Amino acid sequence: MKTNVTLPDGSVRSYDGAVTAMDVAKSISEGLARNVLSAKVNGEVRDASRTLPEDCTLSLLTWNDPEGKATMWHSSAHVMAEALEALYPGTKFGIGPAIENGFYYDVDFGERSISDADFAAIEAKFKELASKKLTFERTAVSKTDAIAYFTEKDDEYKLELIEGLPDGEITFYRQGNFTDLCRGPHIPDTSGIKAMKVLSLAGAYWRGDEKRKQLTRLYAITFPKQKELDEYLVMLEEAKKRDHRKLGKELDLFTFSEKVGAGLPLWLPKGAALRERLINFMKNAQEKSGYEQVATPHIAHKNLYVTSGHYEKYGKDSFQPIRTPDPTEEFFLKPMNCPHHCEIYKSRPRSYKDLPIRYAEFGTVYRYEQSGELHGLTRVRGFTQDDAHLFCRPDQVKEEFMKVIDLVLLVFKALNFNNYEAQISLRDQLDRSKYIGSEENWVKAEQAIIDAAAEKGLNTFIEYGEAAFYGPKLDFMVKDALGRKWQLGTIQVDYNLPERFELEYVGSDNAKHRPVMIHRAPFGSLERFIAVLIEHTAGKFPLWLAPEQAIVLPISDKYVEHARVVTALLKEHDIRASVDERNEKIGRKIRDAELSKIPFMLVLGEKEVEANTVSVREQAQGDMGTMNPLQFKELVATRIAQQMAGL
RNA sequence: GCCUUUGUAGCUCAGGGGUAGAGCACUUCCUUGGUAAGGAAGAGGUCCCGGGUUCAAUUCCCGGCAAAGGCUCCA
Repeated sequence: MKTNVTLPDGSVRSYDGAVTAMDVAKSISEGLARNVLSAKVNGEVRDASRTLPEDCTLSLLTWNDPEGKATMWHSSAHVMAEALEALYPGTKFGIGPAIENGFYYDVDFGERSISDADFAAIEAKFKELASKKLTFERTAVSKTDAIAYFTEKDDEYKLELIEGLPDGEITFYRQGNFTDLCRGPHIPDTSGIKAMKVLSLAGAYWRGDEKRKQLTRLYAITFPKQKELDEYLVMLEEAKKRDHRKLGKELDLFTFSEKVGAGLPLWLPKGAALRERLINFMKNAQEKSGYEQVATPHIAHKNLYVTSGHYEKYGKDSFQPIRTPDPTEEFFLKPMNCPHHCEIYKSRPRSYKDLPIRYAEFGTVYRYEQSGELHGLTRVRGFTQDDAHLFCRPDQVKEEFMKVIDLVLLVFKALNFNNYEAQISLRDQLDRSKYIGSEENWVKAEQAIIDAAAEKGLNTFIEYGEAAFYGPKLDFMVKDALGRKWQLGTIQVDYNLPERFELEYVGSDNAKHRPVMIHRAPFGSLERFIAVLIEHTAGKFPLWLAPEQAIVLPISDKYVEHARVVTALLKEHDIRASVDERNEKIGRKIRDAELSKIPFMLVLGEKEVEANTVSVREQAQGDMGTMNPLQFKELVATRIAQQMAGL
């Protein structure tokens, strides 16, 4: 018997008899073998120690592969469980999966309560266990034996999990003194886990059900090198420093008031200026690509949402009706702009020659988010979308998508989001019953999205079953400066609303046809977008967007008058500038300007007044030397032009 | 919405059954200083809101509201 293994580079290796993925790794290099955490065999991630099928494709997974990391973290969860059992006998275990950054284990400590004071002990025990080079031993067990084992252990959680599993597919993994119900896979042994940190502790309901018992969830993370853990912890600190809620306060961008209400942000002058600038940027870009601005009221008659279907779906769970003196009448705060735009479309008959029609509106919408969900600016109850609805013919979907993609990429470029990918959400491949709209249109639209993304050279991945019931979509995910993922722009095809609102156009055949509607919002919501932007830039906004671009710092009172003249000149040239007129030393003024992240500081004293120059200092960079105010204006213009080059 | 924790000056926070403090910010005065914090004095609080216990509550208890973390949800 021979085992033929196809490696990711396409090469095929043949082995005599049965081999494991680890054997293959060893045959390639000892170094590789040391680093292998698990193996992807014919697309399925498995233990590296399992025997390979006779013919297979094989990827050896290491710390550099997301699946390799997940394997190590999942194994780490088992080791943490062993540590917990050793430290706190009688602990019962729920589930302990790997997550995006590390892993957690949901446990029931019984009467005992654990706090972050106990983390050090858990970490110490964990390291002690991991250093023993424990191996993970996989055994298949019958359902009866599995139940017997956990009945003996008195762990009702594992028993409940076993209940849901088919006999014959149950496996246990054992390392050291700990045996867990687990599908696997696991790393070969624990010697590669060199650093571990318990990150936090939280309550979590068993199986996410609030009616059931609350378990203690311990979040933790492990790394193959202490240095990597240290870097990760530094990154977490940095993320805390960049928290938009903290920076929003420090930079005077926005605030909240209990009197106004939870989830209803108040924009301060600097934050409002930021919003305005983003809005103008988008309006400009949209005008160039054929959009028309429309405006609609903040409330609408109940009938509008009955027609759109939102009333039935969200009516009871959202803000309640607004009453009028007429007891039969009900109005609602608008949760969406699209129904209004549909009515604008319907305001007169449309010809195929009119399409596509693109209505844009920076519409503020209100949704009653659950109180526990509110979070800074990223989850609010009133927010403004850079919304637009495109009404087009089915054959125009692809081109419209391409144009919207251009708009989204323009935003990313202007704001330095250089790392992004796009998710194409299509129908469930098997179950198509939950989708509305004709098969023909779906096929056309799905293909249009795939083609448009490909033609634009987007880095995409397809998710089946992620489409909305009313149409497929394309979502943009950006990675910020700290490597965190955010979903920003979104483009969605909608067959539902045109149907419900009975939208029509007259075709060249003189017959009535139904248009396709596309929802799109490059920013998504301004609130959320600004939150992401604050965290991405750490409050140091691109020059074109900065609420204040320059601050003039007179060395002493004697030069304040001259500083005002210079500032007025800069303002005339559309530079946002002000004077620090405080009776403070220059060092202090510079420090405060640095902390407010104003891009340029213009120091001005006796020498500058005489020569009619300013001494320019760039935020976080330092002294740039002297120049006259007009040269400074050019510097700003050049910098902005560089940023916007090619847009 | 659910669980846990928190709520004291504009901000960050200390304190504690007997009417409240620090640092920064603010005001005034001194200082006129050349690239990340000059000095002094002063002003500033419904201790989140409502109820209860108590001779006395900002402090203890209960209920609300808000925030943080997590769970669930998200047009």
